[in-house]
Amino acid sequence: MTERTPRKDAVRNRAALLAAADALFADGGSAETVTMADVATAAGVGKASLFRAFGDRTGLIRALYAARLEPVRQAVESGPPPLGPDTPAPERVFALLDTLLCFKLDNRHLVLALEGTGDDSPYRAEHYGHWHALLESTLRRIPGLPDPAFAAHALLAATRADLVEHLAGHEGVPRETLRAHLATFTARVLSGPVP
Amino acid sequence: MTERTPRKDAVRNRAALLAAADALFADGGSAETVTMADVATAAGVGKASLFRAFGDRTGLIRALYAARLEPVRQAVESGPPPLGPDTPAPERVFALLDTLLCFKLDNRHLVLALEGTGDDSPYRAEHYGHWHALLESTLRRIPGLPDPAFAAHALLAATRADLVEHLAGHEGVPRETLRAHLATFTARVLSGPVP
DNA sequence: GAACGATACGGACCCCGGGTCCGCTTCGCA
DNA sequence: TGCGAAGCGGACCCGGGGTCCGTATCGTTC
Repeated sequence: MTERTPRKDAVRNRAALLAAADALFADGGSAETVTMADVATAAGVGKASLFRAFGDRTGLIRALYAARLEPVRQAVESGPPPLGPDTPAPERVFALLDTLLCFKLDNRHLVLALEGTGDDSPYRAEHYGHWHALLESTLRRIPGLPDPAFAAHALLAATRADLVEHLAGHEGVPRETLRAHLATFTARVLSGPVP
Repeated sequence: MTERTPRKDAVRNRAALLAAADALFADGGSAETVTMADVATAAGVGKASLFRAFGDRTGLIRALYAARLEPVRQAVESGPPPLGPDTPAPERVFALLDTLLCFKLDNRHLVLALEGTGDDSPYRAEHYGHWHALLESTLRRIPGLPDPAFAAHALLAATRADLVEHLAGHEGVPRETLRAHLATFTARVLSGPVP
């Protein structure tokens, strides 16, 4: 392996940077007003250390994102129903989308920052491929549902971070209302057309 | 009025800038590699003239966008069925979404540039509000369809420019396939659940 | 615990792109 | 043909992402 145990000041700095970045993204309201120099300063660290630890801005945001997403990922991969693998297809579709919606509601600033990185479309990110593959394979188990790949894209699009932000943040739609709307919409898609 | 007839070199430059920007956005493949200085140079004009004519980058892209969208807007507002106002609700929903999809397919570079402006979410743009209001009011005429406002958002999300770009550009889904998938998906949403 | 290579630090620095300023040119009206 | 004013253009500014290199720290070895 080319692995090399990092020095302990490095891991300490990395943790401080993650914490500072998290706080700044959460506080500042809208993202993109937080600069890399801000993060480094808030963590009491030089800019170079920030870039050494995370590569670039996208790397930093991805690291934050991954840390927040980790429990969700575990619950989906090996947790109990209705999120885990041992769930009937329709219930799992609802659970997946609801979980994703709640995650985005709880981490709006982060997800917005990640999707708004600008350099590449969010569809290139590996985590999108992950969610899409999972949702598509689940949809495929539902009899009579055509084009599961497209349906997965379309349903995921309904939970896009900026749409969620617009509805919850700007229009003030309450959390439970939003969840109910998404569930109702999903139900429409899952149940076939009237004969 | 505070209107003042602009000098003719001004209108000539404005046209040259629009043409140059259009060509550059179309050629360059991916957006964001086109800089404002590029546009000015390609039009044989100074940077200041570019900013004087359009205010800022977003203004330029919006001007291009509005020009391209104008015929579509007219067809929707006062054209014949199935796009115009004299269309039964379900058919019009299909026509609206299909038109929007085709528009985004034909103007991928532009719409990507507009949505990727980064400074504000695409949901703040006035044209989004326009499309949403129209689609929502049409959906409202369909009996038994709950949450027309949310459904309108979700259906519009399925035609997001970066999703379209991902499917058509990156995954190579043919145009007609994409249109068919969107229509099928829409049909699922419009028709009620099986009793 | 002293010495030394490797690893990490940090802030000065570079680059690039959006946006502005100001001396000069051109228009268009009389 | 002359003279304001509208318009021009490129040099300039600024802010933010990303890098360089001399210096400090780690941790391992004797």
